[in-house]
Amino acid sequence: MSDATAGQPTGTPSPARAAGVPEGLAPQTQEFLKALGSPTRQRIMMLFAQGAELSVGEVAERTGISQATASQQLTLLRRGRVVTSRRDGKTVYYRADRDGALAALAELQSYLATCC
Amino acid sequence: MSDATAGQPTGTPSPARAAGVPEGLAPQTQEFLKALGSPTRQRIMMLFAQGAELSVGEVAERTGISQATASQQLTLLRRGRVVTSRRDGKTVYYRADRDGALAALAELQSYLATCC
DNA sequence: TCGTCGTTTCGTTGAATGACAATATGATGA
DNA sequence: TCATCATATTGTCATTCAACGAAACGACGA
Repeated sequence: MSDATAGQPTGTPSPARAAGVPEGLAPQTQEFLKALGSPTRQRIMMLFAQGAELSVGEVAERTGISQATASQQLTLLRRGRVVTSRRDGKTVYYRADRDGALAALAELQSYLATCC
Repeated sequence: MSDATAGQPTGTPSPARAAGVPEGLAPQTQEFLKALGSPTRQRIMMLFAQGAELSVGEVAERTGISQATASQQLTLLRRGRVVTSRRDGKTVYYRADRDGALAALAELQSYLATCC
C-alpha cells in the first residue's frame, strides 16, 4: 500500500498555513466529504448506529448490494475516516470511527471559517 | 432564475425523524457535501475569504477555468448553500453563504451523532 | 494437505461528472 | 431598436464512479 505521500513529512495539520493563497482542504478531509457524499455509503453508515459492529457480508445483505461492492464502499468509508475495521478470523468487522469523523468535521469547520 | 429554491416550506429540519430506519441525510446536506467534495470548487471557495464578492468572470479568471465552467460550478456551490448570488446590472456577484454553510455543517454533525 | 468460507481484487459496463467551445438569454446604453 | 457585454445554457468529449460477476487471496477445520 505505502501510504507514504512523500510530499510532506506528515506535518501540516491545517490546510492553509502561513501562505497567502491556500488551495483547498486536506486530502483526508476531501476523502471524508467524498465518502459521505454518496447515498449508498450514507445508508451503510446508518447501519453502524449505536456502535454496531458488522461484517462485510452483513452490510451487503442489509443494504442489498453485492458483497464485492460492500467491500469496496467500506474501503472508501475507511479512507474517509468514518469507519474502522477489525479482523477476527476470516471475517472483518467494521464499525463507526467516531473520533475520525469528529476530527474531519472539525477540520471542515476550520476550512469553512477560513473561506466564509 | 430566481434564487428562491422554493422547495420545502422550511420544515423538516432533521433528516431522520420518528421513522425507524432513516436512509441518510437530507438532500440539501448531500448537495453540500458534493459541492465541497470537488477540488475545483474548494479552490473557488477560497476566493471568497473575508467576505469577498466576485463576479463569474473574476472567478473564472482567478481559477483559470472557462467562464462557462465557472458559472456551472458556482451554480453547484449555490445548490450546496455555500454561496449566494446577487445581480447588479448585467453582472452577477457571488459571495460565501456563511449561514447556509453553518446550517449544513450542523446537520452533518447531527447525522454523525446519529450514525457514529 | 485440501476444501471451504469470507473477503478482497480484477475486469467490465452504464451512469454521472468536469471541462470546454459554441450558442442563447438578458440587461444596458447608443 | 440594435449592438454589446456578462452570464447562463447546450452539446460534446474524456474522465471518474457505482455496481456487478468472476477470480484470487487468506484463514480456518477436517
